[in-house]
This record gives sequence, structure tokens and C-alpha cells, in this order.
Amino acid sequence: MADTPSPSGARTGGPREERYEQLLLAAASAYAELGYHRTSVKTVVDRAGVATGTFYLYFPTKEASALAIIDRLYELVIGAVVKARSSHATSLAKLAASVEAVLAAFSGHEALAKVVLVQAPGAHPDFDRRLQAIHAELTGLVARDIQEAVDEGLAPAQDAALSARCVVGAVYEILNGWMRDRQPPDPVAAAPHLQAFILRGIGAGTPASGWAGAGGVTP
Amino acid sequence: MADTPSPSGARTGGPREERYEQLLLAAASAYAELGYHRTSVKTVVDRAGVATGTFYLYFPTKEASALAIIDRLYELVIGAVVKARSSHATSLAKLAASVEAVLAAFSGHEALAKVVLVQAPGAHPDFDRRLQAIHAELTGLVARDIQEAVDEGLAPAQDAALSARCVVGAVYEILNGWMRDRQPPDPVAAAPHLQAFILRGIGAGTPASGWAGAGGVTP
Amino acid sequence: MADTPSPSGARTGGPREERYEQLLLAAASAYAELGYHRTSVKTVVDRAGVATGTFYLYFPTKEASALAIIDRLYELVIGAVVKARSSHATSLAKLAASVEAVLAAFSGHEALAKVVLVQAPGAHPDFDRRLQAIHAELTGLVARDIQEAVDEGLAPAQDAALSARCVVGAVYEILNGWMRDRQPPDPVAAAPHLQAFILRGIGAGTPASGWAGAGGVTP
Amino acid sequence: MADTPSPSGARTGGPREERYEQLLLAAASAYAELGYHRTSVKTVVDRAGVATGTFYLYFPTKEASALAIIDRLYELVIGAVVKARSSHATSLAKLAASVEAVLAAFSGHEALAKVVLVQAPGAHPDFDRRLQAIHAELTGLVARDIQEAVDEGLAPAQDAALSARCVVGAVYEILNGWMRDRQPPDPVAAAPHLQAFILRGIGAGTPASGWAGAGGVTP
DNA sequence: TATGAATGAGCATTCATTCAT
DNA sequence: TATGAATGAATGCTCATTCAT
Repeated sequence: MADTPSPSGARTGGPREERYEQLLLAAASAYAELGYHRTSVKTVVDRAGVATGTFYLYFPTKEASALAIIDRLYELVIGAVVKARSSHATSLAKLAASVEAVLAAFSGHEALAKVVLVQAPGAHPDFDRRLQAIHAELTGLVARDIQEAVDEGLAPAQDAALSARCVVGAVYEILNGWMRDRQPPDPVAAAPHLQAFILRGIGAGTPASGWAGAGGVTP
Repeated sequence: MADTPSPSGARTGGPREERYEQLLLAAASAYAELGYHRTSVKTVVDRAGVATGTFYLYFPTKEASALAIIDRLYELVIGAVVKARSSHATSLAKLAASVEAVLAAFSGHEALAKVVLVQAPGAHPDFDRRLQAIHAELTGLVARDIQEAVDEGLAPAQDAALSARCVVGAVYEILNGWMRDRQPPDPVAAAPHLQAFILRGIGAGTPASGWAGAGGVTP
Repeated sequence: MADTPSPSGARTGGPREERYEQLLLAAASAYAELGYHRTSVKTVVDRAGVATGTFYLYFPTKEASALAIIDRLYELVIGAVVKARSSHATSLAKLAASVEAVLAAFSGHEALAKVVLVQAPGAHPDFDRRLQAIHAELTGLVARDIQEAVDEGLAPAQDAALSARCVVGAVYEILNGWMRDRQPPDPVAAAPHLQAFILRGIGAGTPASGWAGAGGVTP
Repeated sequence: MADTPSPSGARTGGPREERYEQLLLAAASAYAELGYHRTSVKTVVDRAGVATGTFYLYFPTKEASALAIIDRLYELVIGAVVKARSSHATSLAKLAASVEAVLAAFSGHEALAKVVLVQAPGAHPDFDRRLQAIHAELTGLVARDIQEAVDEGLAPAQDAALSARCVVGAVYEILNGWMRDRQPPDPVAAAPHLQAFILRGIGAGTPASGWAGAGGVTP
């Protein structure tokens, strides 16, 4: 609902930016609902209430509109994660905060999330490439936290990259379940459980390890 | 390459079955490589070395061929899981064995796996529905194991369904990484790490809990 | 009317070749009448009495259909010219025979001629390139004849290439006039006048120079 | 490059006329370079450095801009020819002077010439009609000269209209060769050769016939 | 007069599906 | 059973033209 307040930060946003948002969101909701390939540009412009040609005033191709959606969510998610992490000092707190931030960012933009997590993969080679960016960034962040925790003796020796994949997979699956059939009904509410699972998973499973209290950092 | 040699070795395979396999595998490899929508029926029949019309003697529609691929992998995976579980008595051993069986089944049929895990989601509403079957079945099995472990005092109280999602997500992500960029290079070799992560994640993190030795159950 | 009897020489021409001819001629007549850009593929297939997709069974693109028309006329014209020339021994007789052969070949395939001489130039860079081939071939042949006549003392010293352009220009303009408003009503009947003009133009203007009787070589 | 500096030097050129020239020349250069159909109005206004809407303040349609180009060249060519002819008294001198004037006028306005001779024919029915005007006027003038020469006994009896077409065709082809690949490098320098060819062609091939000295009439 | 965002009809091309052989 | 030519609806994209500012 409160989707993407102009990335440039400008509050006013000339009519140009408004139209762009309008089309981006119309495209996102259509792709989310019908799937990228089953959505025609006509469907998108009908939802946005503009003419066909207008779409191409803002996106060079249909494909570009999907890439823009991916990029938009990328910014939102990475932005939220970076912000959340900056409030915490220890590796485990950063990790726990990141998990919650990801849940909050994705679930706060469901249409975008559905496009990125469900519809885009496999729809086009370029999408997959772009998707990798978010994925790699997130997994890298998590891997670093785990490695740090290991180095600090907070977790047992392990393949940090592999564990990071497990972490990211668990988070995505929670989001997928929520998007698919509202299980869990609220991803953010499930954060504590997920954090507990993850921290135990990497072998840093007790609050004494220093991650307790990371919850609620993303207002 | 060594993709899906007739699942039940018993099949005598009349010419009809052979053609069907040929087309199913040609479709799977094409969809895996190019994506469902970017693959035309022409491409599939070219790979199978038959004429266009022949495709429709074995599948009523293109869509049906993808559903057949999903069903095929479903059988393979669930079959392997059920078989693996039958060799173990305790909940945790069953869980650990299931994880390895899933990794082995998917990674033993890469083309099918790519179609099911990467290309099918989002490509068609019917696919998503069918995909749910595998997913729900797997998650249900895992949830049951977890609940059992909790009931037996082997793991702390928790939302078993939620934890099960985490488990399944972690497994899928390992498979995704392998399919995407061979990270890890061999999913089955990564099974111990993954099992450890998962068992710790549900709070049953020590071999003393009774899951050790589950490895190698899938011959 | 008697347009393009299968280039491969095969008289029977399977249904495949027939369809191709049908489409080529439908395209030629449409392009000739409406112009290349003002003709849609729909228009062509309607004239041919086939479905849209069928067009693309025989031509990879609309552009290719126009190139095929150009090539077809190229073969017809060059073929006729080479054949006509082979019946004559002297340079001037060859030249005169070529002129008549060109008039006959173009005027015997009016739709193709209109496409090549009127509609194709400027319609697409590729067309222009291909058009050059016919043009250069014809001009080269004429230039050779003129040079030979000069060398044999049958015509005064001159820039043979420049004179050849004049010759070809005169021939094309006669054809253009005929296509535009049937002036002259019959290009072949105008051949003697044109030949006289041309031979005088290159300074070999008397029948004594040895070109008389070249007329009528193309039955 | 030095294309069409306002035809009648008298024009004071208010800002309105300047804009018009600017757009006419931008359109001409674009059509000449890219072809009429491959040039969008956007391309023209970009070259002219004005906004899209401005184009329609000076031309009712895109088509009208091409017609204006044709008309402009018509004025230039006919004007030059009439002027050149007025300096000569005899039919053959008028003819020879006309040829040179046409070469000079077209080659002095290459962009316009390319549009008129190469791009416009076939691009639109209306263009063809308008093109006829220049064509008929020129051919008529030449035919009259030839008829006069015949009547004066300077040339043998002939179909003056047909000969006139040959003359015009030869001139156009020289211009086409120059525009296509700078063969000849300078049409005006080729005028003597062309004049000789033409006068010989109509059977008035000796300077004694009274056409010598017609060269250089267009200052 | 000048702008340029918006329009929407029009078009080339693709491809799942059919069916006569 | 097998073939592959034929179909025609569907779609992404362009661009001449309009009009509110």
C-alpha cells in the first residue's frame, strides 16, 4: 500500500514521476497476479488507465518494466537491511535484524515481492541475472555475519556460505508460504521463530549468544 | 545427462512408452534450458526427433507436458523419500533421511528439477497448483517429524509447521544454488552440513538426539 | 501472366512450389499496386487466399518477400539478356539485342517490374543494395559492348561507363513511362526507336555499323 | 551541405519562413538519408531542434512535408531550366542548355534530389502524382525542342515524345549514379558528354547542327 | 507560437493447435 | 500411429497526430 515513495527522495514528484509510479505499480500488480507472460502490455495500461503508447514513454520494452520492478524491490530490501544492520553492533544481532528487515521489506510490498520471488524467476534470462544480484548480496551479508560469529567463537566452525544459503532459503520460504496461502499470516510476526531457528541452525542458538533483542529494530 | 531412466525399472516399455519418455525428457530439457514460455512445441519435437503432430498424440496440450514433468518428479521425490524414511525408526532419523533423499532425488534429475523448481513456478496457474502438492506433502512430512520430536522431548516446543517451512526452504535453496552455479558442487555431499543445520535449527542439534547415522540411506 | 515458371526448371512443381509462387505473385501484385510500406502482410495473404501464418512458412520476413521478388526479376532479366546476346556476334548487335531483351523481360512481368523499378528503391536499404546488382550487371554489359565498339572503330572514343549509364537510363525511362501511363503502349514495339536512339547516341548511328537486324531476337 | 538557400533571394525571411526552411531542410535531409517511411516525425524535429508539435504548425501532415520538398525542387529545377533556355535561341541549344541546367539544379540540392528521385517514388500515391508534374514538364520541354529540330531539318523524323523520354531517362540516370556512388563524380562536368550523347541520339549529332556553345549557360 | 506528453490504431510476427494425408 | 503444412488469434511495439499548457 505504502509502496515506493519516490526513490530520489523528492516528496513532490512531478507528474512525470507519478505516471512512472502508476505504471510500475500497475505492471507489478498485473505481473504478480497473472504472471509476466500471461500479462499483456494492454492489461497493464488498462489497469493504469492510460493508453498503450504511454507505457513505452516510460519503459523501452515490456521486459524493462519487469527489470524496473526487480530493481525497485532490490533497492527497498537492501536499503532496509542496511538500515537495520546499522542499528546493531554484533554479528548475530546484525544477522537477526537483517532477517526481520527482509521479512518486513518484502511483505510490505507484496506485489513487487510476488513478481520478484515467484513470477520473474525463469520468465526471462535477464530477470534471472538481475535476481542474482539481490540474492548474492543478501547471501553474502549473511555469510559474513556467520563467519564473524564463528571467528568470535559464538558459533561452531562451519561452511559459512552453505549455512548462509540455508538461512536465505528459510527466509524465502516463509515469504513464499505467506504469499501463497497466508501461512504464516504475518511474516514479521513470525520473525522471532525464524530468528530462533536460524541462530540455532548456525549453532548460536542461545540468547546468551548475544542476539536477543534484535527484533523490532525496523519500525 | 543421465536423466530419468524410466522410474520403475519394471516397465517393459512398449514403443508407446518409449516415445512418451522421449518426448517428456525432450520437453524437460528444453523447458529447463530455455524456460517454459520461451520453448515452443516445435523446439521440443525437434529435440525429440519427431513431427509436430506427434507431440499431440502424447500430450493433449503443451501445458499438459509440463504438468506431466511436475508429476514425474513428484513421484520420484516422494518415492525416494518414503523409501528412505522406511529404513529409519525415529522421527529425527526419518527427518534427516528425508533431507538427503530429497537432495538425491532432485539432483539425480536435474532437468526435471530445473523445470519444477525454477521454470514452472509462475509460468501457469495450474503449475503452481500442482507444485503445491509436492510442497505440501514434503512440508507435511517434515512437520510431522518435528512435532514427533517435540512430543518425544527431543526438541523444544515450537510451531512445527513454521519450522518445517524453514527446513524445506533451506533444502530448496541448496538445490537452487547447485542448479544456478554449482554452489555447492554436489548437493548430496552437502547433506551432512544441511542436516546439522536443520536439526540444530529445530533445537535437536546434538547427535545424541538420535539422528546420527541417517546418512547414506538412499543407495 | 506467364510469370516465373519454376526457376528450378521442374515442370511439375510440388504443391510447395505452387504455394510459393502464389504468395510471391500475390506479394508482387500488392506491392506493385499499393507500394511496399502501404501493403500489410494481411493484404498479401488475403490476395493469396491463405492465412497469415502461411506467409511466414515461405518467407522469414515481409522484407524477404520483397527481396525474393527482386531476385526473381533479376534472374528473369539477366537470363533473357544473356540468352539474347548469345544469338549475336558483334558488339553492337549484342547491345541492340540486350536492349530489346530487357524491354521484353520487364514488360513481360509488369508486377515484378513495378516492384523493382518503382516501389523497391528507397523502401529499404537492403532493397537498394540488391537492386544495385541488377543495375550494375546491366550497365557493365552495356559498357563492355560500347568499349568494344569503340575499340573496333565502330564508335568514337568516349567514356564507355558514362555512355552505358545513359543507355540504361533511357531504357528504364521507357519502361517507367509504360508502367506509369502506357506511354509507349508497348515497350517492345518501341525497341527499334530506342535502339536507334542509343546507337546514334554512342556514335554508331548507321545500320551500316552492323547492328541492323538485331531486333526480334527474343521471340 | 549548401542545400537550398531560400530560392528567391528576395525573401526577407521573417522568423516564420526561417522555421519553415529549417524544417523543410531537416525533413529533406532525413528522408534522403533514411527514406521517407523509415524517418519518423520525431527524427525530423530532432534534427531541426524543435518540438514535435511545431512540425504541425508548418505542415498539416508528414506527407505534406514531402510534397513541399517535391514542390520546392520542382520550382528550383523548372526555374533553372527556363532561365537557361531563355539565353538561347535555337531548339538544340535550348535542349543542350536544359540538360545542363537540370544537372546543375539537382546536383546543387542533393538532399532534395535524393528525396525526389529516390525516396519519393512509390512511397505514396500522392507523391507519384506530384512527381509526374516535374517529369511531364521536363519531358514536354525536351519533346518540343526535338520536334522543332525535326521541323527545322536539324534532326531526322522521329517520335519526339519517345526520344524525349530517352533524353530525360539518360539525365536521371546520370544523377542517380552520382547520388548512389559518385559515378560520375560531378554531374555538371559530365554535361558535355551527356549532351553529345543526347544530340547524337536524336540524330543531331554534329556541332554543325548548331548546339555547340550551349555549355556554361547556367552561371 | 511553441511544447512534448498522451493517444490508439495499425502492423509484423509467433506459436499452440488441427487435420488431411 | 505419424506427419508437417496450414491456421488465425494474440501480442509487443511504432508513430502520425492532437491538445492542454
